[in-house]
Amino acid sequence: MRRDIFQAIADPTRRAIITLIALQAMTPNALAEHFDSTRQAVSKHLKILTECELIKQEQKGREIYYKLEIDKMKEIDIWLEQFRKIWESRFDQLDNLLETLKQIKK
Amino acid sequence: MRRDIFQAIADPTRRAIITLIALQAMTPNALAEHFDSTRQAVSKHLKILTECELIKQEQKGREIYYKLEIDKMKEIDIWLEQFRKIWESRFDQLDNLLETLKQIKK
DNA sequence: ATTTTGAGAAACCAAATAGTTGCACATATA
DNA sequence: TATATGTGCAACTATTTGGTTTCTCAAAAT
Repeated sequence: MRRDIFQAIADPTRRAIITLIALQAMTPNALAEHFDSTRQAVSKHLKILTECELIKQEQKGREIYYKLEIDKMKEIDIWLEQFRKIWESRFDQLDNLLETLKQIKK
Repeated sequence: MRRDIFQAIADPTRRAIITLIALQAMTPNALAEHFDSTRQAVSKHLKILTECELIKQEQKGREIYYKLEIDKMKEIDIWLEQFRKIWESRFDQLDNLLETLKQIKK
């Protein structure tokens, strides 16, 4: 079973969960209130997110608070880095072009 | 059928395709040589990537070159923005802490 | 002590996914 | 013209996914 961060964020419900708990740790029941599906379905998503270490549990009595492991999100950023280089260089090229046009106008 | 950029990059083969054509436009046959699966399987991935406008076709005779639409990749960056804010503020906090410790030492 | 509440696990199901093979069609090449 | 090549599409298959319902268990509340 593939279980990486890219597969984890592929599902819109899981992305919403991530956004919600980024603001504050939440219990499965509290999370489920934000969605149409059952608490068990949310629990499954939480399991997947836990398996790729995007979130961590924090037991408080019989409640379990899930919190985001923000550092794990950086992995996406790292993968994006190679493309950011490309679009930034394109931007530089555009910048140079504009600069050249300005020179010509003078 | 869900068809967004997050679902597109969930598959490791598709991520590899994206990385390959980021460097230079390629034909399905040329791409398929980099993978274990058939040309048709690669073609299916290209279809999915095309459907969410991550790549564009360029017909050259009977060959079709696929090239990356780098701007579309920025959508991931935009989504990441909200979390980048968090990890950067955490970094600032750590920075402040280190600064405070330095002051105490003096 | 009994009942309610919060949560995970198992069994099941429909739909989506990623792959295959076989086919059709257009464009080069002999 | 006949053949080879590059490609997309359709049909089929096994596996994965996302959801459900039911069950169990532990902690809180009555």
